[in-house]
Amino acid sequence: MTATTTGAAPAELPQPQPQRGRPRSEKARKAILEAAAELLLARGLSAVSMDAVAERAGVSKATIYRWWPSKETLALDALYTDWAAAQPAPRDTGTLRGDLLALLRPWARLAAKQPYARVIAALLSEAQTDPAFADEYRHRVVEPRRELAKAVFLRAADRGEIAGDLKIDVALDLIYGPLYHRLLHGHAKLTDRFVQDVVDMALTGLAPTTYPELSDR
Amino acid sequence: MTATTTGAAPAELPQPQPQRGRPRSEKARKAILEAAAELLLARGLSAVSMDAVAERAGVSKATIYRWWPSKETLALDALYTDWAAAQPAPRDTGTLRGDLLALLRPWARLAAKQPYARVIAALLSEAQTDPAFADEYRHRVVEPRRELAKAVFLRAADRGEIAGDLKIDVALDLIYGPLYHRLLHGHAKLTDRFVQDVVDMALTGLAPTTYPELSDR
Amino acid sequence: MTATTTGAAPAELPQPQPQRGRPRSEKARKAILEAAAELLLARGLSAVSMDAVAERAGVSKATIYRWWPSKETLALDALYTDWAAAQPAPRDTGTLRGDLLALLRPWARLAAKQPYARVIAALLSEAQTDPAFADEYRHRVVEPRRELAKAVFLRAADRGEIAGDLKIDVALDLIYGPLYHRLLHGHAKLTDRFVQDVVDMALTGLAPTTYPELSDR
Amino acid sequence: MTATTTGAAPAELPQPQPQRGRPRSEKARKAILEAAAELLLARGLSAVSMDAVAERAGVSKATIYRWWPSKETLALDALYTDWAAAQPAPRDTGTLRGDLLALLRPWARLAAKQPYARVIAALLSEAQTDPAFADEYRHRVVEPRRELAKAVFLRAADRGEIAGDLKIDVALDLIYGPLYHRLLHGHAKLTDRFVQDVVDMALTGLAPTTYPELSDR
DNA sequence: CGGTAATCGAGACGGTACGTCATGTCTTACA
DNA sequence: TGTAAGACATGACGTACCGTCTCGATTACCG
Repeated sequence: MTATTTGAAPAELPQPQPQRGRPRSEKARKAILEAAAELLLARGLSAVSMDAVAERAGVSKATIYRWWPSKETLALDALYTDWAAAQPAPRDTGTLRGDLLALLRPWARLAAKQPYARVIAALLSEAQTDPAFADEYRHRVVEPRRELAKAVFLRAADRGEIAGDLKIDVALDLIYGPLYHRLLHGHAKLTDRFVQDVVDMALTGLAPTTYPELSDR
Repeated sequence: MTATTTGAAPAELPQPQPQRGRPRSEKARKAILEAAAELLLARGLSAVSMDAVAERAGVSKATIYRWWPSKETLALDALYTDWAAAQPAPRDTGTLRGDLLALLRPWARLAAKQPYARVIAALLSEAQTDPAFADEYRHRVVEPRRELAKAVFLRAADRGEIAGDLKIDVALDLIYGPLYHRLLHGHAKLTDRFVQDVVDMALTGLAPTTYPELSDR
Repeated sequence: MTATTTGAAPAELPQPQPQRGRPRSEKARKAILEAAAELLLARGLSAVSMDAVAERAGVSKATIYRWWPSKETLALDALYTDWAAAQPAPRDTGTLRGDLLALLRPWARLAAKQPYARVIAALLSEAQTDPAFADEYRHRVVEPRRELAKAVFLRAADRGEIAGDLKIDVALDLIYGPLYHRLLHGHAKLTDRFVQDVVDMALTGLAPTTYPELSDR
Repeated sequence: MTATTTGAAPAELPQPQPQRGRPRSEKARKAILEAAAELLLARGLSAVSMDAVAERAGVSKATIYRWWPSKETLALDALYTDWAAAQPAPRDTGTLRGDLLALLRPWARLAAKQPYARVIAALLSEAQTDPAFADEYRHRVVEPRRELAKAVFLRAADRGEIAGDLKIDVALDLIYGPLYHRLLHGHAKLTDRFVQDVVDMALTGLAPTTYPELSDR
């Protein structure tokens, strides 16, 4: 297997290739991800230097570069492993409000654990400059999250809780946007109370009686 | 005037001091901010190296360090100068919806001009790690913007468009959050249409008829 | 081979180590020494900045620092290479006087070639402040030279030309001291004539008939 | 008095000039020399930065530069003040050997007080590169010392202790050279014993019986 | 079972930027 | 005119990473 875009575990697809040469060291892969994750959460993305990861993982720099094109990609892998393990599967609570809270509360609690904001901001920043990384970030982080929320809205539409022509793309941003906003700007805490306030305010509207006709749009 | 936190123009406050020593070179100050702004918008924050700014501005590195503690602070100054000049004063349109659109549309148009997203993301990222910079960023960028929007909501409350006990802090995040979300994540464009959709959806609610009692909360 | 005190050629001692990692670039080593020597002789030690050497040698500063702890050590290496190549092996002429002249004349001629005085003075100056460098300087420059002259005196003692209890350490200083004195102070030229005068005056004494008893001491 | 080569006290010559403008501050002059001397002896010439002297003396850099063209010249002034005060006037002991010991022993004792070797080496080094400074150094340090020793030799010639055609220039180097040699190279201590050995060896010769005819030259 | 080939560790390499420091010059206001 | 204060251009310092490279050693498969 030649160098690929990511350093994901090798067993993703059945590989009929002849598999020549020395096989990839699973031990090295794990040590690298672990070292990266530790540095990432402890001291932020800027501390994830290839030299530092290599030393901490007891691995040579060349080995890292063979499997990850940049430290950002590596950090993404390291983060994703952590994050995915910690997020519970969404539940169907029977109401849109319940579903949203079930989805967003665990997310917010996890995100508010200090180190994550730093990492997310750094990755977001990197994505602004490196289009390839941006694609990967969106594909691996943004889209899965949006798909979960989209499913929630589709269920709500089925139940008739929301209009069938509601622009779900906008609704997703209306829900997640405020959470990210607080997370990244830090002007106020990302509490359970805030999550509930956002959901309720988004569901009922800031001035529903003043602009009733807009909801027919 | 001794070194301060930022390299702002010297004439901010009345300074009765006898003004000893050679005065600060206004020419150098401008050249530095200009060079930084150019690099910033053309190639992102990572291109704003002190060496590069110094060379482009025809100035010594020591002069930059004398007035700006870090390249991020410098970038913030450079950005702010640009940004402030481009933003129009908010108008009172007579309705909450009109005021919000008048406020947000120009902001979104400016922000969507490609380079800004990159810069904002980078500054946000830096703010996660450097508390002093975070303070400054919030004080100079976040708070002024929030104050403008807050004034809009207070006018709306006076007019009776919104409930008097509306949590304005949350409402601000509900309005700005989605815009920043698109800006930074880049999963979709930050268009005028989107701004309007966000405003309307936030005003009327996603499911106002399903959860009417929540609005009395 | 890990970083050592000096950047000497790697093949000085038999090294049975398995030779891990990329081997040192002999090309870089030579280029660095050459660049340093050129700068040293052309413009003095103060012109041997690490930046200048790096640029002239087409080498990175880190590579220089990996092998030489300071520019003085580097200069010493560069000088030594030059110097050693130019000094002829001492001959046994059969008399103390002949041996001393054979030893000192070439040394004086080489030293009087302008640039060397400047370099020697600078190295001597550095040695006053940096004990580690002082050790190295004495070990690599001073001692070898003294050993040569010491051998000359021992041969003379064997022949019976000088007293067996002559303090050779003092005699060495009596011979070399005046030469260095002129070289460094520059109050007069370091000519062949002067070398001969010093040798003759040292051998016969300034006032041998006035203080004959002192020579029995 | 306009800027001159050195920062010597202003009262050297009668000054009939109308003495326009603010007179030179004697207080500043002394503070500068004192600060320079302290830094010089405590931490060597390299610690005598103009900034450091200015701060320690409570004086502006411009003032220093007005009166001393370089830190080396300043150091020379500072050193000379110290040194001259500490050196006793030479005595006439009645013999060449006694005169030389009376002259050299105090010199050697003073010089061996650690800091001086460092300073002398640094000044000597500077003199190799800067001809103007070299002139000044020779004029103020080397020549006075040589004149003293020359007087000793002339008295000895009057007494008939030494040959009338002795090359005094060479003799001076034969006497002082070894002392400087040990001082600067540090391969052995500059003790009273060594001074005496040098004087005796120089007077009687290393091998006077082997080369008697040379003394007639 | 020996050959082929990819991987691994170690670490040297040419670069770029960092943030600090000293030099020598300058510009201002005050004495 | 001299001075204190201090800003300025210049340029070197020594360090840290970057991403690439060159080794020798290891570990599979494949013929």
